[in-house]
Amino acid sequence: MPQKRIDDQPHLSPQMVREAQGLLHGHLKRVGLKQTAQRDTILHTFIETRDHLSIDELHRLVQKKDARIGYTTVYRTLKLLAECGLASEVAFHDGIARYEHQYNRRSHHHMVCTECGGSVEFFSREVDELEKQIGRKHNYLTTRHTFQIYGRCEDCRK
Amino acid sequence: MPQKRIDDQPHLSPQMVREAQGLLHGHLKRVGLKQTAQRDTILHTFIETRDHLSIDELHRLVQKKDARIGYTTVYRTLKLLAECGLASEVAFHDGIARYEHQYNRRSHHHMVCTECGGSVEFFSREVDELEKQIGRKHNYLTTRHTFQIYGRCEDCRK
DNA sequence: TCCACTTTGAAAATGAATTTCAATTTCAAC
DNA sequence: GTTGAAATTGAAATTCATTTTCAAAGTGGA
Repeated sequence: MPQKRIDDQPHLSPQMVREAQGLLHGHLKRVGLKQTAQRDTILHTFIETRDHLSIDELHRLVQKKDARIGYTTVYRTLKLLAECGLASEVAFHDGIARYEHQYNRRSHHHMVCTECGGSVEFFSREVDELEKQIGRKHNYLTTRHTFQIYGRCEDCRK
Repeated sequence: MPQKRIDDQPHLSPQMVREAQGLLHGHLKRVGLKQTAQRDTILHTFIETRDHLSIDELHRLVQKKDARIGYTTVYRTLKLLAECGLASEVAFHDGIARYEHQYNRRSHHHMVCTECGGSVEFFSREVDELEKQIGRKHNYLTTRHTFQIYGRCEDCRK
């Protein structure tokens, strides 16, 4: 089920799309991989979307543009996008891995409705600072954190 | 791999164990289920342990006490323990569900080493308050949250 | 003791994630 | 532009933790 989302950045301009594509192409070159039409199609489909997409959902969207692109390629390309920082996995804890694009996005967290699966994004500097602070305290070199709130949204409580 | 852990409560006294067992038995009665030796063995094994156990790990420990207890029963009993608040799932994001016991425990969070799988617990009142605050703001009735920090521990960086 | 209902656990099923492999495509070198 | 080594593709197979099935055994109230 596609996820609702409140976002600080409603629109991606054409040059931002181009820039993202440049980032992917640079990454491919760097690690000795090749540009392909499939990878470009998947990237475009992905960054055009503001939702938290599962592999399967992204695959469906991609197929509208090119029906011959398979699930496996979407799966592998999503890993590539994560590698070059264009995507990141969000664990909504419903047994399905979801990805969101990360290009030019503020650090944010999610509150998820356990009934309808909808989600709200929120921003909290405190949480970001807590990561560093706790890391220092226990001598960890921290790389990332996850913070999710679960509950029931207004509509589902009616 | 069993997880290292820093804890605010190093020891569970015999009467606390009995109390936990009473909690389980009460829950069973309430929902019309039966007491069994297997369930008691699993509960005891679980609360004696201070680690974040996967089903498989707990199953191994349980088998030392009674080799005839199967994986399925451990799996189902763990769900029961979660239902009556004695256990809760912690998602360390490594593809395996882990459980920790929740009886008489302070609210806490985890920092996980992505290399050795070890973890450190920490306490943060701010995070707990943030849950309520964000919930109010977006009209969610919040029930819980997850907060995990990922990084590399001191030993693994050497 | 009886008996309806629950539990048990081995095995099968599920389902998302990942890998395999033969056919196809890319791209750097010529 | 041609070539060919290396990468890519995608359908199918595999993996693996989790969950369900089902027949046999156990539980506990009457």
